[in-house]
Amino acid sequence: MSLKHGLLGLLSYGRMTGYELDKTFKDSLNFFWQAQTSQIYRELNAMEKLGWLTSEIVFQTDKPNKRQYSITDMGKAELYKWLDESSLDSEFQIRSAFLMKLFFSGERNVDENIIMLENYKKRCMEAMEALEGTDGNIEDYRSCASSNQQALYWGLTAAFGKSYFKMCLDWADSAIKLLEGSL
Amino acid sequence: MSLKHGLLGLLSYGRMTGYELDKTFKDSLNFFWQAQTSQIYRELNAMEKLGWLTSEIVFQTDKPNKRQYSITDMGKAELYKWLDESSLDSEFQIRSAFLMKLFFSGERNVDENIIMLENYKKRCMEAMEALEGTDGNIEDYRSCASSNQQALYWGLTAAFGKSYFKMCLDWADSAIKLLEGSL
DNA sequence: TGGGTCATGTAACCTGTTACATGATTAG
DNA sequence: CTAATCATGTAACAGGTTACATGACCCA
Repeated sequence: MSLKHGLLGLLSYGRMTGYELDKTFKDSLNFFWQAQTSQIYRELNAMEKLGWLTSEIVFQTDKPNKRQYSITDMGKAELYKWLDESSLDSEFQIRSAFLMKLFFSGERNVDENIIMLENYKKRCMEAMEALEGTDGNIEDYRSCASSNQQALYWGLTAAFGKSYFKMCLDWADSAIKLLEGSL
Repeated sequence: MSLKHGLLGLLSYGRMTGYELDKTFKDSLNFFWQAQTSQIYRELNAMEKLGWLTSEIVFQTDKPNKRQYSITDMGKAELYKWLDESSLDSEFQIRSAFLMKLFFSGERNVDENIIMLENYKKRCMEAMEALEGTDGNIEDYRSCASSNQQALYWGLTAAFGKSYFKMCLDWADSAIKLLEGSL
């Protein structure tokens, strides 16, 4: 149940609308968790029913009205409970459709598999660049005195991402060499 | 839709029962894809309805009867179609509840976070050992002449796993150092 | 006048998780 | 006698994906 907790976490920094949460989510948490806009609205609804959030409508004249969510004490308690829980196995597991495909690629000819790995490298490089693009955001955020601590942990997750994609690139290089050698 | 394709892939090596698929899955694909036993039985059912598999009951006297699944031509076509499809974004993405927790750990005190990271390291080491345990399986498999190709790709995924957990350990070490420095 | 941003959702469907149920045989 | 292995599932629920729907305002 991490999407709910991710949203709670963001709302613990301050009240936001679904639209703002969606954007913030995609700007910061997206590389390690993905959520559809529609899913975010659904979860906000569910969490309000659980009493973790309250909402009120903000009227605007130049733009559409919006619904602003605030975390409740119950919501904060739930967030801290989740943070303190010792993690489950499932929180450490990888799921990779790419590796699944590779696993069964013995049937295909080696050239195609090399192309697939080249494509994989390209994606990893793009992901790495996207992560480097958020470095600026983290720095801006850090300069806010109250957010110094948060920025530290944000930075740690970004560092993870960079090491991860670097590792993927190195692995793909050695995999390509191995396959080329098997020709 | 990777579980279906993973099962198709295993069945392309030969007919198997749900029980055998479950075990084979957990011995080989498990580090990059997890599936509950109940889910495997459900998917087998669904795939038979789709015409990708057929099944027949094998009667046994000393053990319970069992239902053996075979891949059909339609199933093979579906498997190859999936292998040839250029991969979607979703096949490259990470999802990590652990990183989500870390992201929001600025609220907690640093000691607790260091403990969390130590625990993370322990899990990574266990996962790495589990992967090294499958090396033997891969070798046994490779010696089967017809499986030489498959073993190569299985080996590549295992190599990914080892690099991954190694990277996680190194990252966690540097994260711990950073946090200790911030005390 | 066409595309981007702001803004919020519903419905249907697919996939994954958890809990439960059953029962025979075999090895220690 | 007790635990493991063999063997197959159902039901309910939670979470994720895809497609669709609406409409105003602003900038080029």
